[in-house]
Amino acid sequence: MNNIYILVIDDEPQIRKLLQITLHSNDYQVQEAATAKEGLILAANHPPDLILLDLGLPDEDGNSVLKKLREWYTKPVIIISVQSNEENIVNALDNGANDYIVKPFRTGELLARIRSAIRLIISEVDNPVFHCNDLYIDLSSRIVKKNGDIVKLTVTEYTLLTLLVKNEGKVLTHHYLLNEVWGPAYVGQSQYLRVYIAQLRKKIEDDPNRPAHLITESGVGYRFMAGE
Amino acid sequence: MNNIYILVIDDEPQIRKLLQITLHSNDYQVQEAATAKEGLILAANHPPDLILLDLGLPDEDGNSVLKKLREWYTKPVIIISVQSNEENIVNALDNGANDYIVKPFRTGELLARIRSAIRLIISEVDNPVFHCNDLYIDLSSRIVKKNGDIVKLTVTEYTLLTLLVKNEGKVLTHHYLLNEVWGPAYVGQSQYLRVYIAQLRKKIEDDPNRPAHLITESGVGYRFMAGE
DNA sequence: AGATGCTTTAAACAACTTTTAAAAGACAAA
DNA sequence: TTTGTCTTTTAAAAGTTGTTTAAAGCATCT
Repeated sequence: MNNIYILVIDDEPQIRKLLQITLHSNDYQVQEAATAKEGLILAANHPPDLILLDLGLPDEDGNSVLKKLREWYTKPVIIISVQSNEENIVNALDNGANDYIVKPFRTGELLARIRSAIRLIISEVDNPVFHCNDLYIDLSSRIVKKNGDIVKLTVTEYTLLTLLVKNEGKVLTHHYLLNEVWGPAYVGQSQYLRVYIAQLRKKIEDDPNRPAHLITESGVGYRFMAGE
Repeated sequence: MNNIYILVIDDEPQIRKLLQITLHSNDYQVQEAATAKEGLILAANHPPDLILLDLGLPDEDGNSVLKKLREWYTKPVIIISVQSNEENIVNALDNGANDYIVKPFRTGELLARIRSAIRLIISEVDNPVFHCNDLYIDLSSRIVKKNGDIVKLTVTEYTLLTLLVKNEGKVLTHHYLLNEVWGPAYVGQSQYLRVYIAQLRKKIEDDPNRPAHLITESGVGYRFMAGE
């Protein structure tokens, strides 16, 4: 599950069913709306990462829905419509649609166009920030803070720490860590790990002698714990 | 003239002519390339705001051209191709294309899709003024003040500073900065960066020896910090 | 041509990071 | 308790990257 949430606004139950199944099996979270009204409410309540909008809704013109969405909604909107005439396509795109797909559509192409649209906002979608009591790690800005103060880490220290944090709670073996951080040629050199774990503890642990986050699993590897 | 520059890479002279006339009459600046090689060189020399790329070039596979472009080029690429089978479309989109239009295309739709793609890069320029304790930067009128006094910056210095300021807090890698400021041919030349960072520090830091804004991330790049 | 301002190149030095080695601590098994 | 294994910590050497300065190279304007 990649945590990307797509809202489908379409009045045809078969299309909704098809999209629901297709999108869900591609690890998107999906919500459905059968009318413009319902769609606008759902979008406002829990803004999706992408909207698939049918232009032929029973209660309101699709371009009008699009304009209302664009008053506040900035993420991608892909139009799905039976209308294939140029005027409709140009109108929808100029009203703020990111793409326009004609029904019946090929699901592979639809999925590819969704991926393409999502690439645009990917930095906002997975804003990978880790937070616990005393530690704050922003993976996209490359910032590590301890009790509010920025901690300076070298490239190796940062790589090692983020690997452990991304697998919070799991034990990562010496073998795995050495391979990921230093490369396959170093998988016997556990002393590198020990030196760097010691350095990290000095920088991010309140009491480096009794580490709360960077836990040793003797004979196996290390584990990152968020703490209570 | 809206100053938006589009590069057309297509081997068919009639298509190039058609695009040239259509785009030019819609106030875009246009440059043409008939081969992949020529296109890649033109793109690198003067990065366009958008690229229209034909997949059926005589000297190189279109997807290969696309991949090479995407190693450094971040603005929209729209594919124009006679191939309408799903596999081609999915491949191109997954290789980083923003849109895929099948030949023969309707010019009105093409223009609308170009406008839609360009909206993506226009919206990035919406934060025209940056302000903190001692620094004032007006990105739209190109004015930088330090403690109220206007600082004179050269074009390169200004480009570098604004890039960093627009991404305040984030680490920008050497690779990224060199590519954006000097172009893809310079991505190994870190000494340029060092010289220019030193110059900027002399101009905007209170104490250039202990920089408060332009922070070095050793082995990675530089970061602009607003300060408290 | 000369003056001016900006960019590029080169080089010396400084700062920082990684590697290596070694001493000492912790812990479990005999 | 002793022994051996694994771990922690420190610190110096080796290596890498960053800073700064200044001069050479370019382009532009007068």
